[in-house]
Amino acid sequence: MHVRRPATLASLAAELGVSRTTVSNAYNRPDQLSPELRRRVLETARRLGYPGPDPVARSLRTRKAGAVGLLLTENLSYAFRDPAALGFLEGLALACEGAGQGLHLVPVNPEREDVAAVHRAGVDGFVVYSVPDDDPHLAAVLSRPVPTVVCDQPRVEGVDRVGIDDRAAMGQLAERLINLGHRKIGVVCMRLSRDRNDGFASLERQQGAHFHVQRARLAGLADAFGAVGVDWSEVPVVERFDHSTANGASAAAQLLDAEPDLTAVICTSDILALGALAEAKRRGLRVPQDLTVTGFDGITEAERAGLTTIRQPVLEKGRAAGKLLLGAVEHARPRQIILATELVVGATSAPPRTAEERWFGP
Amino acid sequence: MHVRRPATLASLAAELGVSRTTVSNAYNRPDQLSPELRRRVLETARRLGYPGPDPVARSLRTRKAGAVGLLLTENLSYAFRDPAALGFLEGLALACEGAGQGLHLVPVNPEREDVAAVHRAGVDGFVVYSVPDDDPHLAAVLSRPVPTVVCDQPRVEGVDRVGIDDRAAMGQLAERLINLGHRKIGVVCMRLSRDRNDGFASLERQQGAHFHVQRARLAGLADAFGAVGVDWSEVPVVERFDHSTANGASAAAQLLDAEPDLTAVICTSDILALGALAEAKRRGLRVPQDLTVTGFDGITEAERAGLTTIRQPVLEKGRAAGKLLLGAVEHARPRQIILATELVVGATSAPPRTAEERWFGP
DNA sequence: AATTGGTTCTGAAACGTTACGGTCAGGCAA
DNA sequence: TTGCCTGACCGTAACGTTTCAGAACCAATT
Repeated sequence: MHVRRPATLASLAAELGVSRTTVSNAYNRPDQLSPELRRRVLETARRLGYPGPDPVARSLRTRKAGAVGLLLTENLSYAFRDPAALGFLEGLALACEGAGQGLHLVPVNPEREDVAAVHRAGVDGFVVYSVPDDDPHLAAVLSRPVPTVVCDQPRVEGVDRVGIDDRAAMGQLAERLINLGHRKIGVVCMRLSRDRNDGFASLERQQGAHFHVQRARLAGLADAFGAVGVDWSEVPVVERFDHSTANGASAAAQLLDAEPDLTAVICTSDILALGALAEAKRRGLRVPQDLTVTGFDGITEAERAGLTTIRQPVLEKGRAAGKLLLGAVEHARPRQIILATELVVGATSAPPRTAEERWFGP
Repeated sequence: MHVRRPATLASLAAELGVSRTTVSNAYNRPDQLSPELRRRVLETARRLGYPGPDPVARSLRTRKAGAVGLLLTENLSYAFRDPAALGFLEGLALACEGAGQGLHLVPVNPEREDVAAVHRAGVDGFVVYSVPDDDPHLAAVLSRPVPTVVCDQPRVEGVDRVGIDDRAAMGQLAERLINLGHRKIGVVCMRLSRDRNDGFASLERQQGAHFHVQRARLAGLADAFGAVGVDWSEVPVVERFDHSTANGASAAAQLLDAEPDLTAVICTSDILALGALAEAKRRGLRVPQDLTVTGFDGITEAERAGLTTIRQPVLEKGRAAGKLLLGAVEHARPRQIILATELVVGATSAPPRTAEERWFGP
């Protein structure tokens, strides 16, 4: 028994005594050949076990892969657990689905700096979501001659971008707390750079942060509190590498241990804030009477908890990125879409207690 | 100014006066040429703006796409919201990442029966997750000459498979309720087939269900309750097309409206069960004193709610599917991996109240 | 001087498809 | 008859890469 080589367009054509073009047309342009011949072609295909035109060969010829690459860099458990990332993913997937494009998740080994996967991905474009500015994968993506959209990233010369105004949004939240009377605040933020630092983040580290979003949110706080005379360099900022409520709790604990007289803990994400709430509860601190806690993102769980936060349209962000990439948006290039955010005042913020109240109760 | 055609391996080779092979080697087999020449190649590449070997052409030649296709059929918002699907996705993504393979989400428009996307996907294999037996996309996948793994699907001749024993697991849960004394039960299940039916599901519809998992779970219940003399055809089963807590609540409501003397509502998923719990609360029914509610899956939210349920290793399922596809599992083909489940007895199940208790209180 | 072995590089042949510009026969109107 | 159109099909040339068997060269060994 001989090893049957898999059938190809050419072998089918040979078998039928027609040209390759005709067989190709049978699949791609039914109007270009007689129904009778087409029927014969398809039947012979079935008989020979020809599975239809090879997608890769077609892609090579047509210069279209039919898929969008998504670069996440982050640990995947992060992407699939973090509600904000998930919302983005869903929005992007919806946009792709609507355009009949696949979504190709680029495998990134967070340990090794192996950029090969980026070069190996047969895609028509890339979406890069929230990777550090100095990520070599980002550089690899930019080196490829396909359109790219970055999201929750700083501007890159000549590259389309989707995002929110993190700095202004956080500034708005800060202003709210300032108007309530808060001056002694502590901050919990997500990882600032690729190297792990679970603990206080120096001013230098904050400003040199490689994660644009975190840097911008901290800057927004510095803007607002600086404007009312709070020396930002005195404001304790605790950083956590892994994004989880448990880490939010431990960071809040670290903050409160170091400075027990804080009146507010501002977190750069809702997940962290939910952890901070848990920690406050554990310590018997009433929220908001004894401690104000705020978040960022506006995820469902936060809403349920009544968290004061900034709501951002995560799904819309994903969808916008997809539309931008797939050309559904007409505009001069490079294009930029900055989506609106909204301050959600929940039940976790209130004026700080006066010193008197502190000692003698409300 | 002439339109510069993008540089290729060949044009680079010509520019340098070397063979294409050498340029190829510069990228893929650095040890096959002198460091000096390699340096020159890479530098010239930079100068000419050559972005490195084209992934599609490489795939054509090597017959490797470096990606795994994932067929979900379902509305994507489902996949990204349902915790069980998400766990599967994460496990699969982890397996792919570990093997340096991309994960290609095949775009499926649930409205149209457009199978083209399956044929257009340049992938080395497919994972098919929980699609109806008669889904044309599944047929399209099977027609392609690449390895395939189905998950939460019925056996397909000659195709690898990953899953759990839904029938036995549900039977185990049912037995538990039976031992507690429950005989008057109602069931809430997910969509049984591709056509929408929000309401009671006839016996015929149950048995003809195109979603294997749902069919198996109902069969498990029928097994166990039939064995103790409960006439399954009398057991009300309410079906909901969209998988959400809201639908779980409305289905439970429909059930309780029709048969107020039910002592237990068995749901085929935790999401539905959480909805049923909410509905019970809304009606002032105490759980478990007045009503037993059970779920299936063992998602985090269920655990938090103390739900009695079946825990299944969703992440492991995804990982197993990936490993099977990527050849990390040695075994005769077709292979099958049936993962273990665990009955989790929570606080939502208890013996039914006797008729006396019903009238006079506990 | 001949042999061996290694490194470095090359030429040609795939990989399987689609785009493009045809040809060719037949029908139809002037 | 001529000219023109249309439907049906075809031949060739890419698309950009990797693979494989070897050639050319040089140094070291016999």
